[in-house]
This record gives sequence, C-alpha cells and structure tokens, in this order.
Amino acid sequence: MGRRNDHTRKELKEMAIKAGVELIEERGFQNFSIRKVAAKIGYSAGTLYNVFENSDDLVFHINSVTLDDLQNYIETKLDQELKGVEAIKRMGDRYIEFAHEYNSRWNALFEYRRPLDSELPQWYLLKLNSLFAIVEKLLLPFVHGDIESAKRVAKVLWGGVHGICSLGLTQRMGQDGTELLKTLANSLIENYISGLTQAKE
Amino acid sequence: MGRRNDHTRKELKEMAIKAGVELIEERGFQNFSIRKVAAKIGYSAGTLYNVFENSDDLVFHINSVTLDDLQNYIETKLDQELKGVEAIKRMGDRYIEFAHEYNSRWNALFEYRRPLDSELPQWYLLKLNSLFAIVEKLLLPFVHGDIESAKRVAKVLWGGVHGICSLGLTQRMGQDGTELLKTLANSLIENYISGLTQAKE
DNA sequence: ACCTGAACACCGTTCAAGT
DNA sequence: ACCTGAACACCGTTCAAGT
Repeated sequence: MGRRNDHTRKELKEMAIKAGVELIEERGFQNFSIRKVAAKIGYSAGTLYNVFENSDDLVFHINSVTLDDLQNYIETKLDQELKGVEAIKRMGDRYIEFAHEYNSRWNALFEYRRPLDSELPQWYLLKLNSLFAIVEKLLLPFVHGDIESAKRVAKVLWGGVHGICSLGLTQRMGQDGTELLKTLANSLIENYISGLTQAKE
Repeated sequence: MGRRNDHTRKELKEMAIKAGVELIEERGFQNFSIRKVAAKIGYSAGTLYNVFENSDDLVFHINSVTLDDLQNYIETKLDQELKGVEAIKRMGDRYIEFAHEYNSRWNALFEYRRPLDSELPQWYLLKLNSLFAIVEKLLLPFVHGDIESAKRVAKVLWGGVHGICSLGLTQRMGQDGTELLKTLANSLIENYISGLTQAKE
C-alpha cells in the first residue's frame, strides 16, 4: 500500500467525476455510492476523501457537469432565429427532453432535499444562476427592459416548467408522455406571458 | 423471542406509520430508516417485513398520511367565500405554507425519484388524483365546463406552483422566502388564467 | 402464527500504518 | 505526501429457529 502518485489531485478529481456521471447514467442514482466510484477508478474509497469533502461534495461536482451539459443542450439546440415567446417555449421543450433523455442524472440534480436551513455550495448556485440568466435575457423585451421584473418572471417560468416536468416524469400527474408535458409547458409559457403583458397595458 | 401477539397486523401497521411520520418530522428524511421505525415501536426490523413489502412500501404509506394532511390543510383553510381565481391563489398559498411548515414530510413526498419505468402504487396515484380534483373543480367555470380542459389546466397550475415551491424551498432560485414564493405562485395563477381566458374569446 | 436475532451484502467516513 | 485496509456505526432484507 502507500503512495502511488499515478495521478495528480486534479486528475483524480476529474476521473471520479467522470466515473460518477457514468455510474449514475448506467445504473441510476439509487445505485450510486462513493465506494463504487472509487472501485470504478481503481482507488480505495478513502482516497476520494483526500479530494472531496464527502459524498455530497462529489455529487455536487457530478451535478455541476450535468448542469453544464443541460445548458449546452439548451443553447445549441436553441434556434437563433426564434424570438421572444417562441424561443422560451423552445427552451421549455429542451428542458423536458433533457430531463427525459438523461433522466438519472437529471434526477440526481434534485436528490438533495435537505432541511430548510442547509445551504447549497456557492459555486453551485452561480451555475444555476447562469441558467436562469438565459431566460431573463429573453424576457427583457416583455418587461420594458426592467431586469428585476425579468428575474421574477424567469423564476415563475423556470419553476413552472420544472414543476410540470418533475411531476410529469415521476408519474405524479398520470401517464403523460414527454409530448404532452411539452404541450403543458408551452401552454404555461404562452398564456402566462400573454396574461402578464395584457395586465401591463 | 417468538410470538407476542401484543398487536394485530393492523395495529402494527398503524404504529409503524405513525412512528415513521414522527421520525421524519423530528429528524428529517435523511435520518429515516425502517430499522429506526422498528426500534421506535419496540419491534425487530424483521417484523415490519410481515406487514410492509419493503422500506419503500412503508414510505408510501407515510406519504399517504402526509397527502391526507395536505388535503386537509388546504381544504380547511380554504375560505368558502373565495371564488374562482382567488380560491386557486389561496390554494397555492396553502400548498407553499404546508411545504414550509412540514418541510421534511413534504420532502419525503418527492424523494422517490426512480427510473422512468418504475411505477407508483395504484392506491397512491388515486390519492394524488383527489388533490388535482380540487383544482379541477374550481377551474370548470374558466373552461366552459369542459372537464378535459380543466384537467389539463389543473396539471399546468399544480405543476407550476409545485415547481416554484420546490426550487424555491430548496434554495435553487436564490434566498427567496415563502412570502416571495407565494407572490410568484399567485402571479403564475393569475396571469396564466388571464391569458387563457383571453385567448379563448 | 408470530417474532427475533443473526447473517449477508452493502453503505459513508475515519485514520493508523505502510511506502 | 499519498494511499490502503481495517474499523466503526450504520443500512435493507432474509430466514432459521424459537415460542
């Protein structure tokens, strides 16, 4: 036993995150464990504690990769031609598609339901922020450029679409498939914005 | 060891569910285990396997109690005077209050994020249905009495409010308190319905 | 028939001891 | 300095054996 020095700290971290992503993807989050990740990369479990605070910390890093992939998925498939409400509806569609296609990893994003007082890591919150920012930008025209309003509206829409997707994919609204969920999300986006702009005039 | 027959099967089941509710309430879902529930009621863990299929089955029964409490919480606090949109907005408020007040149990409701193909128990789905039914009934006037439309709109609204509540309470939209979350949910309900009825005319 | 306790195959986490 | 393996305190689940 003892030092091997096969990999740098940084390499180790990357290997573990990659292995974790694969483990969740292949076998679902229920089968995830820090011990399995260690086995997958050929190290002992203890070693991962040199590199991550604990199991939660590793999961947050895995989730961070998933958020990057999600952002990428949404942005690259977002037709630049689309404007305004249509663009936001397309984003909703992409979110639901991603959640369906990468279901285990998307689930992992929300596994950490902690007591109210527990906090998410700061760097993780920043990453979430940049997802919200995409919608905020698209919303500016509807709120006369007021960034605070855009932020609020973005929360309503992301929250709303996420909720429909979440209850839908976990079978809590019946047997609805992704197509219906997209329809519901589109309905939410379209009518909410329509109601909002109506009221302002 | 051996038979005690202190309690009937039914009593045992009720004791376990009650103990589970308390355990989650007091120490959070992370600290829940079927072994702790067994200890709490003075039986061995094995005994609970005579009465529940497995740990998941016990959790579903605990969640069932939570859904009853939620329905009760919403209905008893729902001012009978309120009509239409105002009544639905009040429901959203109550949902968020409940999720905040009984946060651990509310969290437990959504812990079971399983692979897409796993199914929730039939009796549990029926219970969820009766929650949706409350909103559907309130929505009928807005959709010219069309029950299918009411069902769709109810999914959008429950989903939407749940999503705002879920992302909000788990700190995924920032540091927003329940008051702001209620405002967001109200905005969703009001403007969505407004947009919806506008479009129909 | 009902219940227990031990057993099995796992967890996350810590840390003395080895190189 | 880095890494391991054993240890600790847990899990969910099964089942032979006891009353």
